[in-house]
Amino acid sequence: MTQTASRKILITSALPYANGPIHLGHLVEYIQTDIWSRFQKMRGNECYYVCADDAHGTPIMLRAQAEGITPEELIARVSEEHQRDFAGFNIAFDHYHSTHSPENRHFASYIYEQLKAKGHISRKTITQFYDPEKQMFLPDRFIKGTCPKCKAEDQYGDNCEVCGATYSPTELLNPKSAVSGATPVEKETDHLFFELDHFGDMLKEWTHKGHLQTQIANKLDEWFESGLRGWDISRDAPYFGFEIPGEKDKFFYVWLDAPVGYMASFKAFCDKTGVNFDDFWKKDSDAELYHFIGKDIIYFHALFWPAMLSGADFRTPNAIFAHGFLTVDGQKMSKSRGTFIMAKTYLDHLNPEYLRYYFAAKLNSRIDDLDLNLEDFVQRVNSDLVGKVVNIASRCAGFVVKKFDGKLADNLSDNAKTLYQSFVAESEMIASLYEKREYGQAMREIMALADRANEYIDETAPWVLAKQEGKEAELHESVSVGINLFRVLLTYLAPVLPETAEKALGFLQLNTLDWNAIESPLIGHTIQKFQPLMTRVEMDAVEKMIDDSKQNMPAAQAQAAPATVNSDIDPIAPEITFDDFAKLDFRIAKIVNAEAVPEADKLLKLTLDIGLEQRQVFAGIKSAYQPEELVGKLTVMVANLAPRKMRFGMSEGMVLAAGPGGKDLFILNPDEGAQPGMRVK
RNA sequence: GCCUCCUUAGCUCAGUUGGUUAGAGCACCCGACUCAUAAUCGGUAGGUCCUGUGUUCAAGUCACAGAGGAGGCACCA
Repeated sequence: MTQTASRKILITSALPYANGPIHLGHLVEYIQTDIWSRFQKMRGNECYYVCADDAHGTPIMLRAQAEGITPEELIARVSEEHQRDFAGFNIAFDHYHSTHSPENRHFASYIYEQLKAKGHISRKTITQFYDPEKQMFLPDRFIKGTCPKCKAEDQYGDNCEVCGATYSPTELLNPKSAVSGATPVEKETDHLFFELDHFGDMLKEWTHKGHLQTQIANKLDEWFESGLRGWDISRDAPYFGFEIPGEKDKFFYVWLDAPVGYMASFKAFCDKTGVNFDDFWKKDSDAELYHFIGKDIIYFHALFWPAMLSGADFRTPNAIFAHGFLTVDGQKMSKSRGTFIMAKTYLDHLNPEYLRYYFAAKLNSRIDDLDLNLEDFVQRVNSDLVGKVVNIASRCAGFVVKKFDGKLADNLSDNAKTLYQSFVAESEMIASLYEKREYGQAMREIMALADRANEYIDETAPWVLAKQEGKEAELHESVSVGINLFRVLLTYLAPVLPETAEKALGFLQLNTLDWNAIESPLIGHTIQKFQPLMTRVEMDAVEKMIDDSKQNMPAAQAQAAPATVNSDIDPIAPEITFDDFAKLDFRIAKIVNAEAVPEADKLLKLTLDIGLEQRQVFAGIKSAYQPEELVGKLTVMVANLAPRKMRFGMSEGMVLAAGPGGKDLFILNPDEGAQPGMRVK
């Protein structure tokens, strides 16, 4: 695109949450961003890539509690793990920070105060239950009591499962805290809201000015239609985050200070290097600002964030680049299939360059999901990278070193020059594909060039020339052109394969693979003996990685010391007494009938025989079981659960199942001999 | 049930504002070659462009309906 004046560019990836490890799904984004960042730098632009850990919020507070450490200790440890994983994949941040930092406190507070001063923050007083023992406000679902309508006991704070009434928790009779069991007291609390609708016009205009992919702009139109409501940005103590200035015991909601982390990280970078922060963030900045994100967090980046920035008189982003989710072999990543692959597990078995290339080969500028097909992965990496590209150097270098002392030809024929120039002529086209984030297309163009290079070598047949007297000059030209074409290809691939490019520099005896350096070929230049720049991927290694992922998952990791945290295991619930336990009446149940509820996505209607009687139970396991396969099976149900009226009928109990959801749901099976109706104790 | 997106060769994907016989890479098969990490080169074969209806002189492309998949909402004791 612009190749004259150097552009100033600041880019970010979304901040990974500091309560769990990086996995391959995360890496789609970091690899996509890193490629873009490296590309911009190669083109001579002033480009900075910053990121940070997203370190606040209730889940972090609870996880730290569960591990018996402070939140600060938790996020320090996770930050180290994250950065180690990113480094392993050659993600080259200019700075990596944390949202739990002085810079972030400063900007979050500053933006808030600006918004407040301009009347964009409102305060609404809400009466909420408060747990005097735990000293915390209780969300509705953490309160239980007696239904004011039908007097059913032990009902949640927002509706009654027995009669279906809805009410506010303050209407409950005899309310109790579900956290401590204490009787909650009513207490007034102020919530702070960011009045998003003040920015309705600004946002409607902004979202249609080319800052967003069209698919996303359309999605936002739906949100506009349903109306912009105030955004609740405060959370009451206890909360791990920043206290809101001028308030007591009120904290910024984690999503308020998360995107501010982009600024904070860049500020820390500026303080370290002397780069001018305001050049990039002041209102009329001519620098470019881009956020790479996943499609799941569009709301925050395309609505709240531009509104916040604009309200606080900062510049807004040039663009939000959203990408899709990662699937493995066509399905969602799954722990039981071993396709929920952690960054570290991958690195234990495979070269990061493989994955960078594979993702690049499949990435485009849209928000489509990306599939990692493991067999395709192996074939593609081997044939493209090893068979085509690296092979060019491998098959020419031997001649150059043995026959010509490692020195390339001093001059080239017109034919050779023409061929070389035809490779260079693709430079701007490939650059514009990178610029547009059409990496897949770029990879195809580059591989087409690699094919042409191999054809050239085949046509000139250096191995034949080498055996003929008087053909030294032709031989020298053939292999010198081969090496030069290889250099061009590696230049084009350098944003994707930084480590391989680095090795190639050593081989080619060059200091730089700048984009423009290929304008003229290497003439009379000495290169080194060739050493394999990349080895083939073995399917064995991939399989071992999958096995590892299976094993590392549920049980193994829980006991493997807190050093490797599995964020997907729920913490142990608060202790209960035996009496509490004895209240639960579990029964062996025989599934005598099962049918899908057509109007519901997740529900199966089960008829359960528990000896004395039959029960109708709705279970949210449609995604994991076919009705037919359940009929006749024994399982375990909660028999004394209050019946619940659902849209599709009464549910008279609950079957027990484990797992995160989707296909990974597993109902319980009693051992052989159990009979319907037996009590489980 | 509502909304969005996806569906082109065995696999991964291209197909410009609708315009001739729908393309590529990989895999497969045949042949060539041996410099190279069993790499490379040439060639053959392989398609109901998810289905149906419609608009049009002309539909992979546009519209509508449907199927399958993904995601979101509702619901999920």
